[in-house]
Amino acid sequence: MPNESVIWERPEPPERQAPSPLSRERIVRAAITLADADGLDAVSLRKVAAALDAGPMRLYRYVDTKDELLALMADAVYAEIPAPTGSTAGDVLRSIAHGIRDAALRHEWFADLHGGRPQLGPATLAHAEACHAALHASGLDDLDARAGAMETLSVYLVGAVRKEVAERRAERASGLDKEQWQHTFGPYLQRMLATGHYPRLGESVRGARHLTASEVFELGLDYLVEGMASR
Amino acid sequence: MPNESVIWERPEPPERQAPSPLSRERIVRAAITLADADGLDAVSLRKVAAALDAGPMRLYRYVDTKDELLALMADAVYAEIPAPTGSTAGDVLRSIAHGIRDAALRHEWFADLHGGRPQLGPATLAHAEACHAALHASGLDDLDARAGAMETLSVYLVGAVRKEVAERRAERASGLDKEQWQHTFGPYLQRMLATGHYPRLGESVRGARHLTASEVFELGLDYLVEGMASR
DNA sequence: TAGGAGTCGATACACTGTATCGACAGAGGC
DNA sequence: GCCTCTGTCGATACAGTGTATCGACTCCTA
Repeated sequence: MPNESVIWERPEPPERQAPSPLSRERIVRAAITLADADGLDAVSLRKVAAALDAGPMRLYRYVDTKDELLALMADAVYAEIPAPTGSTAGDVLRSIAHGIRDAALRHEWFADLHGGRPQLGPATLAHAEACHAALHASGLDDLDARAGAMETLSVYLVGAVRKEVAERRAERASGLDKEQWQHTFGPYLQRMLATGHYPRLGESVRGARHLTASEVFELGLDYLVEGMASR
Repeated sequence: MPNESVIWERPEPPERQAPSPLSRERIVRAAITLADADGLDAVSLRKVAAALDAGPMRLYRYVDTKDELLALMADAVYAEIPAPTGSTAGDVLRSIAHGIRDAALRHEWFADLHGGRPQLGPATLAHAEACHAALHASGLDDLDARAGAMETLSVYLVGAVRKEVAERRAERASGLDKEQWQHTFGPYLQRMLATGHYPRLGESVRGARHLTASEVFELGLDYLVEGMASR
């Protein structure tokens, strides 16, 4: 029983549909569009494929695994980052930091990928090369010092980007349900502090100037750069 | 037609089974056991419930959402961290850092949660209190300086823990498929460097002493602490 | 023109988080 | 003591996921 209908009712097969032409680049672009709009959770192979007018399995010709797609997305973010500038090593380091930060704020999902698995994509390598070159040109030519500076800065950036994005998301979420946030968590914290179990913490929350994520970003960057300089 | 079989065949209903008693603590412990063994992906409500001899929906009496369960798990990690010690502010900061690092290496999945969403659980608050108290006792009593130090350190730690765990995972993965790793990525990197497109990077990879993740951790921590001290 | 090889992607599977709602236990009125 | 009502609980079901499989189809070769 090869078919459940008679030929008169059965539609003609689609003429080997000139299929929407695919490419890794197109796929990654579609995935990034989805992620920018609705976060990394909105990136499913099915949705990406649908955005490209294709079936899910079609993507597997271009990518072996969803993780590979995510790796391509992360690499594409590195491709957006301009080469760092600056004449002193400190300026170069700050420029690197801001390049990554700006990219991550354009693509918040990047924070979820960043530092997760070691990435070796071409754009990532090119970015690393540009950083090393700029540091070299700034006079930081001891190889060990340069590597140490890059490594520690990159570690710091993983955390900084993650925290700043987390704060933005919390803010935005509380913008949507501002009422819910303010009626639940704000008072919750106040109540916890009011118990008196957290005197030093409370003192700090109430007394210290509240730092935004971007102020913390700069402050930590300053500490790091100054710490490196003091060697 | 209340039943599709006659009474003789129909099994007796289970006697309102004295159900395995549950509690948030028990649930969180089961989830942590799963996560420690097989990573965060292995934590599904079904598996946690099964480990407790219950149906999935039973957990929803104790937790509204899977995210809440993850938040409880993260808070439980903070509960394990001993209060920081040290007489100078620098020593206290290092002690805080190592406390978090050690906990994260015991529970690698913590790196995936850490810094993701702002956590306000009781153990997290208690940990923060202990940190502030220790810093206060060490003489760092300017509130703004203390808050700045805590914030920037905590940002650094998010990245440091994430990177170190990522390296461990990569190592372990390559330990299992060491052959695969060495035959794929190692040579891949060599080939990329051999193209000559990444001269400064290659110079660094070949010439600089290779730092392990834990060395990077200490180095960045030193930079940070020294940078703070130089204010 | 017939046959064989290789590609492609629809179907299917095992699994996820969680909404729904029927079945049940216990309380309260007669 | 029985019967209804009420509120709780968790099995079932749903909509979604990533991806293995394998039949159908195209295209190349003879």
